Amino acid sequence: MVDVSETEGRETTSAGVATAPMRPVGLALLLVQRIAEWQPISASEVARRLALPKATVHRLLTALEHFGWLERQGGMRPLWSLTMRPIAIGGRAIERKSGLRMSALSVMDALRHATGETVHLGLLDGQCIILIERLDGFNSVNVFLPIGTSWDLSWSSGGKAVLAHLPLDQQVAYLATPRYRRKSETDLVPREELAAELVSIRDQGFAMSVGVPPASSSSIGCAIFDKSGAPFAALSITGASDRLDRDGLLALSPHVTEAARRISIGMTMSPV
Amino acid sequence: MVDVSETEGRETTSAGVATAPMRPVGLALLLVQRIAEWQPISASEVARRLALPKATVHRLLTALEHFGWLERQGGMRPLWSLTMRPIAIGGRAIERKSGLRMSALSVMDALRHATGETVHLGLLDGQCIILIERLDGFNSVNVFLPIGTSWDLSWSSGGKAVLAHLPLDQQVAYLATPRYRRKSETDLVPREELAAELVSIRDQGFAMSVGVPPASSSSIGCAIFDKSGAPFAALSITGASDRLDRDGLLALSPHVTEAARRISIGMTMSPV
DNA sequence: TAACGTTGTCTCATTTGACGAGACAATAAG
DNA sequence: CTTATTGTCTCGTCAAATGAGACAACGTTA
Repeated sequence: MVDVSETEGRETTSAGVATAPMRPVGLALLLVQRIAEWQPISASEVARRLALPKATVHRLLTALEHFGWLERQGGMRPLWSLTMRPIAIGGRAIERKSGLRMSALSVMDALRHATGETVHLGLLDGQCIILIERLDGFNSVNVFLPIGTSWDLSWSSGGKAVLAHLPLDQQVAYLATPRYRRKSETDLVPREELAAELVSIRDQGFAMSVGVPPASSSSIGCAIFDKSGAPFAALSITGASDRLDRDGLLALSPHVTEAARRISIGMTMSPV
Repeated sequence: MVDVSETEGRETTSAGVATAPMRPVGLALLLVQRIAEWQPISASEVARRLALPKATVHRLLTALEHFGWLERQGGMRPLWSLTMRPIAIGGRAIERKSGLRMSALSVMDALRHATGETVHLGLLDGQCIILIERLDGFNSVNVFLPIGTSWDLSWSSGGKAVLAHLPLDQQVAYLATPRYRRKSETDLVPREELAAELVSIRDQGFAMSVGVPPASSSSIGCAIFDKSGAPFAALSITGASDRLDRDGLLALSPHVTEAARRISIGMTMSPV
């Protein structure tokens, strides 16, 4: 009996698989998740990394193939990878999840034309923010964040803006959980420093990040609020940091603030 | 015993759930898929639509909630919807699925600057093409296709370009399967007409669509080939049809053709 | 107010099917 | 050739999914 308790350093807690009920379902979902990161990968390798019996993994893989979520490439030593199904589901889900994307698009496009820079829209998800829409600016950029990218809250201006407007107990909870280091770069800011920054962000209504790797970009972001007044999304403007220094970002602050306010109002008026 | 054979008019075949092996897994995945479309929805309503026992659905829903794929909003009469997990998985999957997106981005951006219009990158998936990347043009548009959008092959210029370069047996298979009408618009083109168009597309190397609803837009697209010479993706340029008539599209054809060729070459050189 | 329909949740006896060790042939590596 | 590793399959054991039904809480209608 394997208990995949998942103490690995993931960004999203993976809610104990392999606990009593519906174990095969949990294992199948875990496989989908991991193969999304490991693909293409062989069956034995999956079994080894998850410390599961070969037979169990093989049975699950063929089942997932049969259901159209996984596919194998290569003949006798097949490598497994995801099909497009999760992507299609994710896209459709965003659409129906909240009126947010649709109601935000016009405002985002106006913001894009007013500033010429790339506009990002992210959704709060636990202690991360997930990019759900992106309108590209007019300058060539060497890095385009893909839709679905997930960032720790303190790692983007928009995330910090949301965090700063969260209820205090949630801020405390966030600061209490140990943060993971960033992919390849400088360490995280000390707790006290971040806490102080959150206070000022809350006061001025927007957050900034300058010279963030990779391909040092800078951004300024604001929180978006639902009808109950809780922050649940973020709007931000991003550009290369050699073009957008601190003063450049500050000059954009009225635009972002106003745009985020309009989206929040739109959310308040819409029927949900 | 319920056999959800799914003869409903879906665009993606849903590969018989509820056949012998791993039934709970299949049901769980089916639930995820349907709730992505129906959210927010009550448990009883799900049971009714799928013709499944209330108890079974309830058990699966709570399990999926426990695994972090579903969440309920509302207290005593909860409504169910997806979490962000499928979206995050989809985003990560695109990244690792093939070098396509990464190697295409620079070419796409160049194409965007050369033409000023929106550039789309789609991936072949069965008889559909799924949008995996989009670089926005410089004009304001009233409709932005969300990443993950799935189109029938004959419904976009890029899709037609891919279809035209597919092996003949697959083209025949495509033409043989009954097509579903489009969401709200004009009926599909007759088989013969489409077959004739495919021949000319194959000759000239690109496909066009003019005045496609919604918000009549026009596009021109080319197929992208993998190292074995099989078409597996599409590159297209899209704009409002009042700005891009047939002549305007034709003027863009050298750009798209060249860009698609470069991406194909890049795919050939990359290690996969 | 009262009767009714619907909801989410839970229990339980039945029996289906997941489990995982092991065997096997085929391939890749040394 | 030898050796390790791969994907695939079988099978006895037993854990757990199943689905009908009961139940209370809630919303609706008379």
